Amino acid sequence: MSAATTREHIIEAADTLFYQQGFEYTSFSHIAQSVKISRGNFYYHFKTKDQILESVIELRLKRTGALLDEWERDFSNPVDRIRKFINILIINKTKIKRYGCPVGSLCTELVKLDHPSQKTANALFTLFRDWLAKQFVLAGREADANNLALHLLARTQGVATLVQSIADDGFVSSEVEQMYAWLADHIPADKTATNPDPSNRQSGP
Amino acid sequence: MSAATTREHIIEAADTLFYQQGFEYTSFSHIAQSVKISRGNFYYHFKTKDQILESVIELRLKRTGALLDEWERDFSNPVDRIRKFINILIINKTKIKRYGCPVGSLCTELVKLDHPSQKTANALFTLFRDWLAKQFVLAGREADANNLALHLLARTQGVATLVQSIADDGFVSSEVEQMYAWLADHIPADKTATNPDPSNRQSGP
DNA sequence: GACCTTTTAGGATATTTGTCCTAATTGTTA
DNA sequence: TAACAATTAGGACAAATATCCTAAAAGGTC
Repeated sequence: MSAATTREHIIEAADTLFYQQGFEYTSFSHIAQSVKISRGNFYYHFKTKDQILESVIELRLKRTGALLDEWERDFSNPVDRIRKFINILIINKTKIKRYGCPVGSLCTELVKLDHPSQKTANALFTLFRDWLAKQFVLAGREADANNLALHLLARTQGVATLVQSIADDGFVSSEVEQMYAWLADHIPADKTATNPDPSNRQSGP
Repeated sequence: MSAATTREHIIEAADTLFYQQGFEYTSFSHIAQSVKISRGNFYYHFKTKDQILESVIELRLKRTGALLDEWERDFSNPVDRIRKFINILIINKTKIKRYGCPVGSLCTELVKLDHPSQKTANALFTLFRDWLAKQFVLAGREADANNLALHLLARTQGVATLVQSIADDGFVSSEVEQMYAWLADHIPADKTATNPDPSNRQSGP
């Protein structure tokens, strides 16, 4: 197997394990076992655990960026784009319930560990915030676009946290609806979506 | 030193370390070093790490309950009580910024570790939720008191998560103000607070 | 003061961790 | 095919972990 492929497999496995078990708890052996390679081989590709984390964050940044680009292509209306963002809570409900938000839980853990990669991980949040802010600007909220973006980000984070512990599916749906309503309330009437509900786009009949 | 005292010291230190560093990362030695006792002595009081966690959660449950009781005594108006809850974000801003919400971050971690104490830890959330729901009932929102409680809990959790990573003090203040406004919007006019702002109660002139 | 229980210290143990090394095995190129 | 570089396996290593044991110290009781 080529070096690049093995490396990618390692990063992929680490990405999953870091999400499901957390960074601190996941060991070299866990990852090596998951990829089915020896620890020695593992060390050939990554000298330290922190190097894997960096690569995982890099991968997530790349994928998140691609996802946001896709949404921009799929929807011309900024309100529809924002709705698509909110809808992640519905799409990924099952995973979020088990493992939380991949961004939020990683950032929280790295802060507690006072880990050097904190800042890089925070860029995952920044990516979403800046993208959302951009959409709010397009929707005619230049003045407070950044605050609106942060507000929305915080609400999704809160829902993700609670659904892990005490809330249920009904809570998620209810909160998502409230965010849609909030969104409609905060966008000038002439900018409001005319496109169909993005939440029904991907699901077949 | 009496056994009870040493035990309490251990729980106290574990409480702090679990909050600041997380449960998984904190080791027996960390705690023993913090209390300045030997590992052997430590083992006399707690056979396993999980036992300490249980005691820590128990302590937190007790303290949280006492805090909520205190707020009920201090304020006769349910709206004032809820405002007091929201105001935790301001009071504990510095700590939350460094270590997140003690409830949320612990629950999130235990879910990832698939730890047996998950349910007990979740009771910390339930305590807040039920107390908030009770206040909403008193404020005349019998029908959806539970949903309102969850909603508010989620919003505080979201703010706590974001302020750790990318948001700033201004964001916290702004969100708190929005929660106050949301609260006023959702309570029948005749129930609205007449008491002074609880956020200014404790701070001197 | 003698006796007994409670509490503490410090070391022993097996396991796991991250890290590193060397030798074997691949794959590629001449 | 021969020679070389890239990749892999497997073990060695020190450090740290949770756990356990034993003996000393402290505390209280008669």
